[in-house]
Amino acid sequence: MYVPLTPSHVGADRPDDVAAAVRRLEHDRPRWVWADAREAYTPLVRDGVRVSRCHDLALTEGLLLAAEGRYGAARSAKAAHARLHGLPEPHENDAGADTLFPAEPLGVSAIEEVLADQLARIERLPEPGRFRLLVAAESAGGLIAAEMAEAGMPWNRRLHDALLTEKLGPRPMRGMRPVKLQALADELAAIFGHAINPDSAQQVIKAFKAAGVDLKSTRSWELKQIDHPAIAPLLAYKELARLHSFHGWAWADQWVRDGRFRPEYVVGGVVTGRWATNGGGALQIHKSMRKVVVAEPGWTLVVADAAQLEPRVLAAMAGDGGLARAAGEIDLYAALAQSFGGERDNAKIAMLSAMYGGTSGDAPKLLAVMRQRFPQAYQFVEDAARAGEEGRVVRSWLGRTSPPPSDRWRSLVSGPEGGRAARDRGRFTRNFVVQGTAAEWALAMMAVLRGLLPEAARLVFFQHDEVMVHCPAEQGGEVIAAVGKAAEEATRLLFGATPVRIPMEAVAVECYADAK
DNA sequence: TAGTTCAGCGCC
DNA sequence: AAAGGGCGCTGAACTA
Repeated sequence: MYVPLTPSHVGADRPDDVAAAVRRLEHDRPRWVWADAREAYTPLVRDGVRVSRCHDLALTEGLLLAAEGRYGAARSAKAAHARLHGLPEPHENDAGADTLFPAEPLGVSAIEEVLADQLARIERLPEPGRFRLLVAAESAGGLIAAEMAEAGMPWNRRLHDALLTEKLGPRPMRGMRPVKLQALADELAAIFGHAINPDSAQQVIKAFKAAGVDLKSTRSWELKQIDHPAIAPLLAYKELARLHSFHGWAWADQWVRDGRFRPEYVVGGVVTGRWATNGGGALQIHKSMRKVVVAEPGWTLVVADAAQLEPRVLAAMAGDGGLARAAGEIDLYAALAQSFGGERDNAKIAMLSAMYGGTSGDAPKLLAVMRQRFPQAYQFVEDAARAGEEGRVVRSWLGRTSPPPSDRWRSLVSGPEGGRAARDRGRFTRNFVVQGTAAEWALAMMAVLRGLLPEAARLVFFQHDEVMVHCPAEQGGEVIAAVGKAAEEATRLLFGATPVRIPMEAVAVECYADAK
């Protein structure tokens, strides 16, 4: 049962009454329909309302447009509505226009029209059943992102400050270098005989040149090849500078409030379906920061990640019997080792090279083994690569469609460097089918998990194939069991009966750093 | 001066 | 140990 969520439709006279009305109607577990979760659901979440499922018109429109080969069109529900009526599409992200003429939210009838259109368009796709699952999972992602933004990941600012102070020295005045960074800069100045800005690649390269060392870049792996007294302090500087600018005091001032890190997640923000963030850098938090993520007293953090998700997904998608049997084991690479001369590492290189298009080192030799031993899995990614090289689009398992080639690519590919451009796109589409399906599995898993969690437990973090739940300590075991069930159910939802297992490794810890 | 691109590096 | 693809974010460098 689809129910548009607008104040008038739920019988609320004032915006404040919406929460109560939704809470009451949620008893029948409708599928709420809204234009955009951030607009419609975030205020409800703030009022403590949770709904079990929804259909997100904007997220669905994005999936549909891509599947229909209309990649560039605007994805908002409002744009979809305008297209239905042959009207010019409103400009998205046009904040100025909204300031002059405050945007009118879509009414019930408009929501119903766009919904009906979307449901009809889904039926016209090659695999409507799978796509419906994709739409449900993506929409659930919208719910989860809104709820995680509200809950936030525990972030102990006192420990964070202590960590920064230990590594950088006390918090400096705005715009100043922390003392330990300055000391390293001074050390470099003494070695080179003049001050340089170690953040400037140009100045660093020039200084080394004067000292008789030719550098192509200041990448740390290149610096590490060189024997020179300035290398060690420069590498130390680069590492600390990144800590300071990326995860420093200013970052915490902006993103941590009330002991919670609240980044802004963007569901489906990556073309493959992975999430992105819009500020906060939640998906690039340095591992050393995990020690400041600590459960509330009496609470615990359940940290779970899907081990070897991508090769397992490939095994299931390709229907490769041999690979699927190996993917029924806890350590997939170990199970493959005997096919690769008894070397687990070789099995891993072969799988990664197949999924990502690797060609260096032993990859060609190991790929030849893979082609012979696991022909269906090999062919599956080869087909995806070929499609990309030929300028076609590819689809994930549930039907997320890759972007079409750009005009720039089309002209490039017929030029002198065309082979290179074709191969690059082939690597992208090769990876798209695997990464995209892995992202779908993760969404489905989270959607199921969300429904299994005890009342007080909160999803607080998600990073591609890893989730974190903050819950009362005594519920840790229950949440770990829920994670296991969610993983099994997600695998069944996507792939039905398959020997492939996608286990989640879950632990209950007081501190994130203790999870691995 | 303000906006855009680049180099570099973190995460998966 | 790393290879590969996907990102976001920073300060520097460049452009208008």
